[in-house]
Amino acid sequence: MNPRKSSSPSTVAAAGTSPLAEALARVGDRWTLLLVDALLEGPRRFNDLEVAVAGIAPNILSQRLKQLERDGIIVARPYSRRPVRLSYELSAAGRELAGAMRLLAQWGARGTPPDVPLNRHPACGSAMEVRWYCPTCARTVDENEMSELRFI
Amino acid sequence: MNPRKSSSPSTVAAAGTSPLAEALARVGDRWTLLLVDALLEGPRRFNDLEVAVAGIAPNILSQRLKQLERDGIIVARPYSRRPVRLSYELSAAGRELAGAMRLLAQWGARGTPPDVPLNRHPACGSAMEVRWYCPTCARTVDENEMSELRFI
DNA sequence: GTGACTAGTAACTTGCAAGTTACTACCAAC
DNA sequence: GTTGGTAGTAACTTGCAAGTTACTAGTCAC
Repeated sequence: MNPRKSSSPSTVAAAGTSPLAEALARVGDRWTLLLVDALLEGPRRFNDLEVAVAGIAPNILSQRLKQLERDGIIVARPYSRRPVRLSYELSAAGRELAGAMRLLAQWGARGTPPDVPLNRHPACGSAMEVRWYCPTCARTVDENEMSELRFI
Repeated sequence: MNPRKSSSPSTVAAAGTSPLAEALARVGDRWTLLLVDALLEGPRRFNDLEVAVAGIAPNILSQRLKQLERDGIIVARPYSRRPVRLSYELSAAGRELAGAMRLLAQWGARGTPPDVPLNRHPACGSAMEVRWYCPTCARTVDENEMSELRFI
């Protein structure tokens, strides 16, 4: 006798709830971020993406590309008309995802054998890391400095 | 007659492929990041989480918590034995996800009314961004500086 | 005109993640 | 001893995201 009020039927974990939920609703599925990751390296054609994102089905790829375009995350530009052929690249909004993806990838690589593609500083060769940066103060900001006012 | 060699059956977009895919395999589902987000605010009990992550079913919550614990992302510590009652909190690995989630949330909030929690620099109040940082040179490194040798 | 290549689209199917609902176990208070 | 709260577990169901497979459309090369 504790029937636990059922959450509003089919409340998608999405809109309105929080910015995070919002973001996840847009790019939180199985393929989207991998796709964006592949596009980070530059414009790609359909077949390139089929290869770069190993395992994705062509209909799903097509679907995702359309959806990403609707969401303004990528732009499709024709590299040939007559047969219309599109090449896909990130929009500014898409490129803004790069930071989050870098952090996520860095987290995913954490603790694993270090032969993952570390990002090295061309000038000196050492492995780089990701830091918060304040454009106004023109300096990096470390976690403890931030944690003081986590909320509000 | 172009039967397009079928990708290896049920290749999960996961392990090995890339650090990003790795990360997504761990936390890339519908609920996990929302859960981690809720735990960012401190230890939480089962019911707290049921409320904080609106819409999650109790069995799913239970499942995710177990899985996150197996993955070392959270730790469950008893706050009462006899009835064993657990409270869940992030491990170090879990806390390392915070950065990525903040950025993701920031991205999700992009373009929407600015009353969303941007990550601000406590000292000066301006919104922060993420940059590559070279620990050896002790400075940030911008994209164009890196792009020269994007591909080896 | 036929074969090959690229870039998709579309029908049909399937598995599993998630939702729903109900139940238990343990304790405390009254 | 019954009511109620907390913390789950479990059976059963369902929808949809994704997989599979096959097809088309347009062009080029020969």
